[in-house]
Amino acid sequence: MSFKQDLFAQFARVGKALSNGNRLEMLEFLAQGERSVEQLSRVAGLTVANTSQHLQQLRHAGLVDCRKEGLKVYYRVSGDDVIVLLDALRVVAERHVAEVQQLVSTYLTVKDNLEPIPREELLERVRDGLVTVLDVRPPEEYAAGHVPGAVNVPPQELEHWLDELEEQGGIKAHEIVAYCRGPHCVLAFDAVARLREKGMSARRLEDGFPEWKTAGLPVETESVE
Amino acid sequence: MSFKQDLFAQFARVGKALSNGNRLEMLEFLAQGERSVEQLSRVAGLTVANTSQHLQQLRHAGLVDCRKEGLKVYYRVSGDDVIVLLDALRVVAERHVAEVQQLVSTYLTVKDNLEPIPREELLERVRDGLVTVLDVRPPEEYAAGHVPGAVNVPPQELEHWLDELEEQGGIKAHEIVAYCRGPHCVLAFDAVARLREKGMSARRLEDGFPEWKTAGLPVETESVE
DNA sequence: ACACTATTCAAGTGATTAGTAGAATACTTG
DNA sequence: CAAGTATTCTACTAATCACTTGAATAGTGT
Repeated sequence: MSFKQDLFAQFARVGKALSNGNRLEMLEFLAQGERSVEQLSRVAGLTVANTSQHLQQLRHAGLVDCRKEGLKVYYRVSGDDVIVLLDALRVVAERHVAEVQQLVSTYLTVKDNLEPIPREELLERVRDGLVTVLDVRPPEEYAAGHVPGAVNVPPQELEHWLDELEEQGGIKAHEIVAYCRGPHCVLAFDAVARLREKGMSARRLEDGFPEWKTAGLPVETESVE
Repeated sequence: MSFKQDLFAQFARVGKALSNGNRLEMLEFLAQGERSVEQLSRVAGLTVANTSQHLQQLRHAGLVDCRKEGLKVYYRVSGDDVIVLLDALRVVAERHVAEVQQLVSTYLTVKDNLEPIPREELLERVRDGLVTVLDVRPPEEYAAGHVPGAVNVPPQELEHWLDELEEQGGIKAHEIVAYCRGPHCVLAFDAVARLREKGMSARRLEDGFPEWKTAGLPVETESVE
């Protein structure tokens, strides 16, 4: 029964694409929107040539598509089912791989206090003007799409933003919700930890922006440059 | 940021476990219930030692658990999230990998005529006694759990079963629904094709038994030996 | 304690993979 | 058309993987 073997070999091709940490990192980055090869190489910390080769493997596995515009080639995930797959992978890894659990818990010493806020709940509160939403991703990602009303404060600008806030008398009574790329992007954790140090009421949004977008919730775009 | 790298490396470990056709075949088999190493090696067509090593990789990735009983070691998937992951993998592979599409369509020349019947619809018709349900998996899998009221007719016994049926006057007016291991197990396809050749009204159940079970639908068990 | 069975472990081989470096391609701009 | 840029292609190396073989472990029945 060679049919069966062939079939599993095709599935394995997709699995193989998921078998490398750098590729997974790229995929999570691509889950947020399309990126050029050069952007991806910078995020993953790889040479451009190497990045290109990884991207071609992802393309071969059908996980990403690309589009050429002028000099640049923009890659993007080929469908929402890829995000579903990434989430399923994450769920299994979290639930079963002991090391992940340990890593997460050692990084987040006060994990329980950092309970994330559900997406729908945040949306309501934003509508009612009860929270300040913080997008801690880099400006270009923010520009490509963000939670409506969110303020873009990348990590390196957080201290500056806090100073400004304090000058203006502070908003300590106000709740702050931070989010970043996804459930395992540490930026939002860091920001929440810092805000709490300052005595502010801060929480993290469950998951991150790609999941927000996939859930069909409203997205605000702002063209940069 | 070594944390990020470590994290993706952990995810990649799960991806790596999914990067081999033989392991995927084993996982799909395990999705139906627990199996001994020897059973698995037979299904995958591998040596016992090789099978054992693959199983250890799956265990390391947290995809399967095992339980020792007497001489034998029984493996099983470590949770329903693994089945969700396998389905997500299948969806992506189907939607994007051109070769899979082609394989499926060349194997099923009359694909459109073989539209599967949804699970809930089958359940209703079974209750009303309108259909005969055929479980074309091997007896041991049938014994471990099957759709209520299903008749176990492994492929090699299909002809015999058809002969008997004809002797008894046939049930040509009756509809027959066949199912097997999953959406890509060919057994049910083969059976349906054969039944149709005989002029019978036959359809395939959507997906297979593991998905039926995961959907929370009733399961009938029968102890063998 | 003995043979017997199911599984795992350990060492070795050939194939595949991730990464590097430099050339080749394709498109834009002057 | 020439110079410049973003990406891909083509070797090449070191590491990893799938698989085989034979030995080791653990449990069963005599």
